[in-house]
Amino acid sequence: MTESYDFKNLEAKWQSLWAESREFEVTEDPTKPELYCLEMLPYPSGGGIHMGHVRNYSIGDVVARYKRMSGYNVLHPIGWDSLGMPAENAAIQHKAHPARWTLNNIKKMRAQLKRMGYSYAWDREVTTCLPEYYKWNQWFFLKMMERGLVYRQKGKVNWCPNCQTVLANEQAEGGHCWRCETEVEEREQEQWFFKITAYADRLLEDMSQLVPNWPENVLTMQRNWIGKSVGVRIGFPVVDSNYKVETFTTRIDTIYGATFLILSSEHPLIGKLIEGSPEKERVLSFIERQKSLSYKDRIAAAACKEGVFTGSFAYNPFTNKLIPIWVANFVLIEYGTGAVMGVPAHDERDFEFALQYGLPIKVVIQPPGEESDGAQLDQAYTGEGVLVNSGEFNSLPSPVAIERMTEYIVQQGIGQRNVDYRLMDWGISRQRYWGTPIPIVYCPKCGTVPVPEEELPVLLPEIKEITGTGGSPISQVEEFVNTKCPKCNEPAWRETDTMDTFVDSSWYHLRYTDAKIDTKPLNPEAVDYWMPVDLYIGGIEHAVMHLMYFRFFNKVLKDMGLVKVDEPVVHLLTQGMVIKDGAKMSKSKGNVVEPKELIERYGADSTRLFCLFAAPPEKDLDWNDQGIEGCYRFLSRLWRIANKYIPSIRNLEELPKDARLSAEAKKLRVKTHQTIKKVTIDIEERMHFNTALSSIMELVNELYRFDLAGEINPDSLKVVKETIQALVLLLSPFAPHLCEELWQRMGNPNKITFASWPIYNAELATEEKITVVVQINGKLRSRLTVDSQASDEEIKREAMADKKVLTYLQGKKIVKSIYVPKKLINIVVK
RNA sequence: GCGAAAGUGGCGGAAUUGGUAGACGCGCUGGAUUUAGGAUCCAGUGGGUAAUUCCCGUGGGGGUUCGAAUCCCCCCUUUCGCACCA
Repeated sequence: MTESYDFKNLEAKWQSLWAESREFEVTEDPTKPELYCLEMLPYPSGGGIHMGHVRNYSIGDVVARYKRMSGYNVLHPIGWDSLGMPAENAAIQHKAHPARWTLNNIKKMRAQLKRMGYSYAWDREVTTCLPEYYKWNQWFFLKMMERGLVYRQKGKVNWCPNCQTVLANEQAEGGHCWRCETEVEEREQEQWFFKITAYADRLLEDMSQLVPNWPENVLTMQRNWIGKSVGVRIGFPVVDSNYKVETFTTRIDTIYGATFLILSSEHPLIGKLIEGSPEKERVLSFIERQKSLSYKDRIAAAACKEGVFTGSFAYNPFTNKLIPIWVANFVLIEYGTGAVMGVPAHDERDFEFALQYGLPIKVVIQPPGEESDGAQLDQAYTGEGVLVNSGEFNSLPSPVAIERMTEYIVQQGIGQRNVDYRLMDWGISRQRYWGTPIPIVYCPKCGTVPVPEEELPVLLPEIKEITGTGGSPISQVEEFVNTKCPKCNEPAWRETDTMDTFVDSSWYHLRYTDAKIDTKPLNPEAVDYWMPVDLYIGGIEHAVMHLMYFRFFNKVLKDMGLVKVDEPVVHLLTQGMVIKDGAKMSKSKGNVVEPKELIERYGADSTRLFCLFAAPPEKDLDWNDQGIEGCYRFLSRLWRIANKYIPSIRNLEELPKDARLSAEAKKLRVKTHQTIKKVTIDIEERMHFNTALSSIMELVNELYRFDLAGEINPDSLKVVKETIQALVLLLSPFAPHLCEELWQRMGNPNKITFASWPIYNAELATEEKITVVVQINGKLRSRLTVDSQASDEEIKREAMADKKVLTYLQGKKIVKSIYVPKKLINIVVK
């Protein structure tokens, strides 16, 4: 009777041994190649770790363990992104103390991660909600301020007039307050900003360093997010006034086709334009309607283009003709100048708008080799072409016209060259409790005064009750608000906004390199040793915002001399979502799978395995409950056959490379070496763990087939040993507990953590026979089994002599044949 | 709406560079073992067909090619992001 696979005891045993030996702690060792494997740190929510975490961290752990076995000094840290709204919401909803709630969750989740057997350097844990961490957020804020990268300006917030408080977008979904259903208003409020736009060009240009190690789709999204556009600013003089409507365009070559102007509903000029106009009331009510929508809803509503005429006209500075000025919902104040010239013939949105309101459409660009006019246009032509109806610029191709017209504008002083970005500065102010206090004091005499460095941290005050109403919670704590001006020592008050939590996650990876240093935020030697991060793994949902802020911080820190690298991350892996029954797991849908239950039932190794086996990392993972059972079965299968052979193979010597073997044993040996090759490539080059695992499964199946043949002689047993050894080593990054146990039972005195990754022998991985397929007119008609050493001529000769092939060739004429060496022959016949 | 992806058997997926579609796993079917059930081991399993036969087949439609899941065009569906969720 063989011993059953008792994952519970086995996993507990190895977890405590790893903890005891501080197995995964590392020091900066200049004699070893270093590798920094980083996963996005979790938010310690009340629900504990979820499948998304398990997937993320299982992927990272495979890489960390694999690299350790490949001789790298591996930094693999974890921490807690522990400031943020959920803690505050818990406090509002069930009066949980945010600090206690958060620290409890951390405790729970730490135990869960340990129970998964992840190989973290636990001595480097970072907890962002502790003053020892957020103190340095404040320090960075001050340093950025010194560098002119911080400013205060009015910014929009969602405001609930009933709760008298600012709402997050998710609390204002559908335009109603999450607590009281009151309609949400948009309000302007003074906010702190980081000047990320000052780095727009560098963020854009340095992306070239990220190719090809960042996914192309992430780079594209970032590029589009920055949205650099090169064009001109040009003013349209308003009739009977001194005002000009400033517009920005990248397609100045289309200006002769500008038959109207469109302003955003928040454009400052509107008031003046409609003064005394019969359209005034209609415009005002349109603006009111726009105001009542949140930013997100407004964007959604802009799908249906809507607008009103202001009653005013402007001159088109090129045609000198009068064109009407409109206000419309699809022009945003945030972008460009908040006003655009409407060129319906050559812009889709303008075209749609013009059709809807019967505005003139004038063709000024002709597609190469085509003629078109407004009458027969059924859609806008947005490409480049040759100019027509454009006065002295006629017959110029677009790019030339753009340059000439730009020169003309500059000469005439009616506009300038301009580069515009879609990227906006990073608003970091939050009117919330559970965040980093912004280190600023307002003094009636001295104005806005930064808190001196020596006075950091500005501690988040204790607070009795968070109500979620009445403005920023810490503004109600008098002892906090009332202070003395650091400059003149007179009474002053503190800033009560806290920071966006994206600040915390912008530099935590640097803190991991020395999480204990308390005299400064970072230890330069440690940073230089470990940075850049070699592999960063996290959800695709962070493709733009987090990863943009993360890159921005790195660049600022580089300019401060704190980091040497241009880019923080060499290789990025974005994992897909964990889906069940076709939908994202969520409590409201009731399709949540709890990792806790899986671990209890199947163990950590099986749980890890399924997450890695079910899909490649970048794709969404569709959860199904039976899948994990298959992984559990597979581990049990390996457990049984390994234990069956271990007593008879543990003391065997290594099998020489050129040993003469039976056909069966040879087959197993070839498969073993092929598997080592395949798994190594899959991890190292493709990070496709699902196919790595499937080939490991194939090798186990092969071993069972061999076992069934019942061949027992010393050399065959040595092959079995080679196979089992390879299996245990190859699988150990995926299922570390089971493999540690088998490794030990095979008589290895040291843990598998630092065992050497197996190396395949190319000669032994080569099969003796290969299959070449024969196609007739692209259809598969026959397969040839030939010696792998056979020459191309031999293979071709054999194909032409093949019985099945001959029947297809009868009465036909061979037109040509295509030969793909050692793979395929396609004979084209007529 | 804008930006970015994905779609292959009953299911998750494989096919790495345009060259054997469906590896591996789940499920299902049959067999062995067992007092029985479970577990285990072996075999089969895209659809159609009497067939190891031929035909069809990678969301739908069109195209390029000797050859397309893979490249191009159009359409449909799903997912992610859109700046205060993290």
